[in-house]
Amino acid sequence: MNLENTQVQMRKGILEFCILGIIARGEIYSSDILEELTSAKIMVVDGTLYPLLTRLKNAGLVEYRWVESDSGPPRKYFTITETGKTFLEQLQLTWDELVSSTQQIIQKSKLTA
Amino acid sequence: MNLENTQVQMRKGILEFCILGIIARGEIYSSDILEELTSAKIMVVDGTLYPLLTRLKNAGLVEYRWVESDSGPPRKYFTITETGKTFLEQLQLTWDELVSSTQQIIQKSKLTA
DNA sequence: CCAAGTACCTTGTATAACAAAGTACCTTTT
DNA sequence: AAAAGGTACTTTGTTATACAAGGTACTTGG
Repeated sequence: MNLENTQVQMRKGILEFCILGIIARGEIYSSDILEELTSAKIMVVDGTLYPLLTRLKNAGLVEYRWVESDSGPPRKYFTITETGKTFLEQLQLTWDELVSSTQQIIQKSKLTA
Repeated sequence: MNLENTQVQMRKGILEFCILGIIARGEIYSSDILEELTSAKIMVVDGTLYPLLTRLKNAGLVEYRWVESDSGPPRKYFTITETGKTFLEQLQLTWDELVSSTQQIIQKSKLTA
């Protein structure tokens, strides 16, 4: 049990939430999703992202269409479905509760300056 | 991929953080830890808690001593170590960053009333 | 035609939580 | 003191996810 591993574990499980959230903002393809996640300091490799997107698609939470690219192979552009929106809302509730729970448990003695 | 499973996945990885946080507040034993978690709406079964406590102990983050009980078998009372305190502080930082990241990604359009 | 770059996909491994069953100890009841 | 019940702790098998690493396929440029 080292810190890095625990940090990885912490991140697990919110990826689905974050990625669904990103797609909910508008049509987007994998590389740009990766960029969004990276800029939010949530590191993911493509070998993680692609299977996750496939899962979301198979669950009917997102859809995609092929779009030709000016510089390279075609891309899968994803959009969220109505089912996906409902799902995301519930994930948001779960997440908020979880954040609230940890705040309840972890009593912060320091005030933010 | 159903909601319940995703919710379970979300909770994974923060258990260690929460449990270490609970122990950091003072000496406590398993059943009372379970109660604390339950009251914070973080459901865990004992089959999950005990191995986790063993992991924390083997990592030197917590210690325990046996304490006789008035009504039943002896209990393992846990306390946090100095190493554990340092570890917890870093987990807190990671968690805060994660919460901040999700807020950055998930744009809440609704104002809290 | 071949090299390089981009996009997507697959396989094997590690970790953690859960369900369910089990062991051991202590108290109460008979 | 033997049986029954409750509490505390433990173990085993299953499932799910992320990662590392490697692979396939398409496009462009030399």
